[in-house]
Amino acid sequence: MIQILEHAINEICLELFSQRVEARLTRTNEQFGDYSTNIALYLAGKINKNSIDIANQIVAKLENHRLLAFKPAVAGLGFINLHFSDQAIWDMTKLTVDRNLEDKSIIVEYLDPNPFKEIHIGHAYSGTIGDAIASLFELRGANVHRVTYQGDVGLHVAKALYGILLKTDNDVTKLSRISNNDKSNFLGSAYVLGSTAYDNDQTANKRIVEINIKVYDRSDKLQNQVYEICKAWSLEYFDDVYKKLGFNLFEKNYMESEVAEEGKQLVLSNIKNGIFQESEGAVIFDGDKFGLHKRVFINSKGLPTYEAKDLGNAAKKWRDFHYYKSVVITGHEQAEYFKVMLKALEQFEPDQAKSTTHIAHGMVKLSSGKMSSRKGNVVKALDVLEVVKQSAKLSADEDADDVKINDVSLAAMKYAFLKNRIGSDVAFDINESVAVEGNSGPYLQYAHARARSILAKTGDENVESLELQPAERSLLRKIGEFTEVVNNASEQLMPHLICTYLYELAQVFNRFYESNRVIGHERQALRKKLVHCYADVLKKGLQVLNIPAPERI
RNA sequence: GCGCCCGUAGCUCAGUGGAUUAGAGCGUCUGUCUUCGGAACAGAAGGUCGGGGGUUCGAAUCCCUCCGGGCGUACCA
Repeated sequence: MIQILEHAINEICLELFSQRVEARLTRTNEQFGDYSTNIALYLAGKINKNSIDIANQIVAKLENHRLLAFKPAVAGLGFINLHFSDQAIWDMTKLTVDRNLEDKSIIVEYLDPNPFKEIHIGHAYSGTIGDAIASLFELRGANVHRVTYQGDVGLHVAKALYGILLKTDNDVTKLSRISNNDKSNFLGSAYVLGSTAYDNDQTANKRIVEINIKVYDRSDKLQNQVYEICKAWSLEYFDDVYKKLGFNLFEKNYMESEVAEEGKQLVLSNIKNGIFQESEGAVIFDGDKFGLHKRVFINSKGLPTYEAKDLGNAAKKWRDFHYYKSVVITGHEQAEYFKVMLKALEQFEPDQAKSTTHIAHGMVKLSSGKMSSRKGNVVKALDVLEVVKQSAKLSADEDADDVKINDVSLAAMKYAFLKNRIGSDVAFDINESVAVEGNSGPYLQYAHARARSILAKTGDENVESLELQPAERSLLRKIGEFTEVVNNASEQLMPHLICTYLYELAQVFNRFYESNRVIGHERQALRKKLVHCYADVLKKGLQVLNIPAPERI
């Protein structure tokens, strides 16, 4: 509908002023109309004429367009405002999201935990936005593959193994005495032990480097046993965390150990042609040539670094999915690294590199009470969820069961992550996030449940006239924005746009509801239809964000 | 030093070329209501949009410069 009108305006501009333009109709303040365009102001500069005259000429041509019940109007310096008919406003609620990615294969990689280490609050953040971005692609018809990439080889593993071997006195059987609940804590503390020793103790440092070599070549039987047992613990623990956080399942878990060798070979085979160079015993990519940094791809011990492994990972993903687009979501500390890696990839696999997008997000900063992050203190995702749950219990009804508490807690946490634009750091304040008022996940859940309960009071009814009163029209106008918002959010990969919209929508509804009776009013049938549209949009919106939207709370 | 990101109300953030008056939540203050689930609604106070310069009919938004913060800057991921 909007595109038709934009096209019509473009045609008019071509006819009247011989100017090829791309007019954009944007939502405007309700006092001015439904949509507006600044095309006349733009043209005024181009053809040196008065913008109001231009606007008037365009409007004269546009006036009889079949979609408009009211006259388009010229306002201010030459804005053209369009007022739609009630029918057009109703029609807008039936629009569907552009499925312009129909059947396209899109691979989304996020969360990327490291076996032998904990899943901390930053992983929960990455997981939440990754899951939402994947859902946005799905809504547009894409064939989405959610994957995660796990660092099961490398120095951090060696550090953890050093700690484990020390804690168990090199006795594998001692591992079997550790209870299920203690496993992740045990691994976490072993890693801290190894990591500290690596930095402060030269003997330990040498030993860890040796362990790392054996992680790759698997030449040590005892070490292999410990590795397999503890890696399996880690993977079980990860699955448990994903489930508790309500994430969609990963279709595939890529392992660094599976791609390390291929990555290394890719680098080695591209030395002769000059893409990679040997330098000080290592193999590097000279990013300086492209305004980036030099980075080591194979270290002087002959082991592939994260860089080389990621090249192998890219190759494997390409083979597995022949993706149309590959999206990788990580913290922004890897932004520069990613540019170098992609530039290197572009030298020998330009198609892969060009269809890969890196999204960099900020860090999570906890800012209240006991959970505030201290230096070197890893804040575990499940611990945060637990605190949120305790807090949610306090503000819930006495009869609220665990399922409801869980739904509310997940909504609180995920919404707090999603409502900000991706990129800068996120201040996560537990008290604020679990607050039942204001711009929060629970507020939206409540708004949804409340609307459903209104609808449940009476049966279905036929609506005789769709003519709208002003307050009804305002509400329906807002409901009709949904599709547009989702299109924008998915094109720009910005889930926060949906959060902002849903919150505004709920506010508009609450204002309407405060002064307009639904049940028992003479316009009950029509108003119930409005409530129904509203509740459906809230539900769809929350679903895209992977936030539960229960019928009752 | 160089590169990337950021700086908007006391706090946390939207707004990234357009609308007389820059928006929202929290917090503070004042109201509404014998509730269609009040987790609501109405209102007030609170801003040199980090500073300065430029481009434009129009700048929080684009460009330059300075200040402040974060991240990165070869064998971690």
